[in-house]
Amino acid sequence: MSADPALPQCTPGPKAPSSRDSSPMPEIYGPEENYASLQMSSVQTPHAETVSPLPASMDLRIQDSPDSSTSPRVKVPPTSGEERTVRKEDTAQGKKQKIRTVFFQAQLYVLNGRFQRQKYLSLQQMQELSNILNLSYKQVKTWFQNQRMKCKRWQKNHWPKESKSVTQGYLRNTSGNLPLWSNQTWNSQSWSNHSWNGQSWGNHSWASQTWCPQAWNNQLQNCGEESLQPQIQFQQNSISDLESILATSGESHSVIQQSAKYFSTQQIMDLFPNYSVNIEPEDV
DNA sequence: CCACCGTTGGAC
DNA sequence: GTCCAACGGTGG
Repeated sequence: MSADPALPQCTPGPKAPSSRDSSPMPEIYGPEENYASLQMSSVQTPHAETVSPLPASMDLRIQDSPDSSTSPRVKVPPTSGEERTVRKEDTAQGKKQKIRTVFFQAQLYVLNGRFQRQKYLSLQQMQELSNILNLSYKQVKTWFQNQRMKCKRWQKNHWPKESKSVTQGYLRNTSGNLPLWSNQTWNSQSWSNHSWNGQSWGNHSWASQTWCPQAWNNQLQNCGEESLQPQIQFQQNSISDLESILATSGESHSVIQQSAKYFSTQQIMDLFPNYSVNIEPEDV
């Protein structure tokens, strides 16, 4: 039962980005030229420690190849799709340059949306998502990881110890995408799971839902946190919206088209399996 | 190989 | 000072 009392929305939100938004549109990414080129170099190590600035605009890569997933620590170049990539040239000491990528709001929106539905994505799903968002698999993976941690943390702070048996409220898993085997009782640290080599979703039980059931149902209220600010008002419409987002965020045409392509087709269903949205495969 | 988790370091 | 993507280490 239960829908739960007042489940908080995972949102600490001490700081709201408010009027910042992502702004501008980076005129990045080159046309297919780069695309192709980069595609070729799939996994290339940024030996660029001293390499030229290689504008972030240069890398438009679609990380659909398992390479990234297969590769251990793929020093994947920042890839594209981000608002800005900061490349700090580090000395040739062998120190890695830390690159901080700021995702587009649109990207965050999609990521958050997905996260709300699924805490864990399969390798393939991640790849698909990364494709659409024009991020690397690694980035998507990292984002999800960070998000999980964030939520977990938030939850820890806001949830007493009752979580001992939070069997979670249920979202609406109408589709079979969400692991319904959630029988595990979350024990404060039971999230563990392992080996799901792209297929064994086994334990990700709570993967589909956990703390912010209701809030999530609400749509993308803000479990994911900030990214789902009120700025983006379109709650749920059709693909057009998604498209818009991406466009607004400053995605390149190719990307938009790509996204549109994906979103407009069944892919969207694939990507947003349980989206309560009325997605009609016709709007394009 | 993966996820988890603490840390780092850049952006705000 | 905070936020957060990305790193690095650890354990399975």
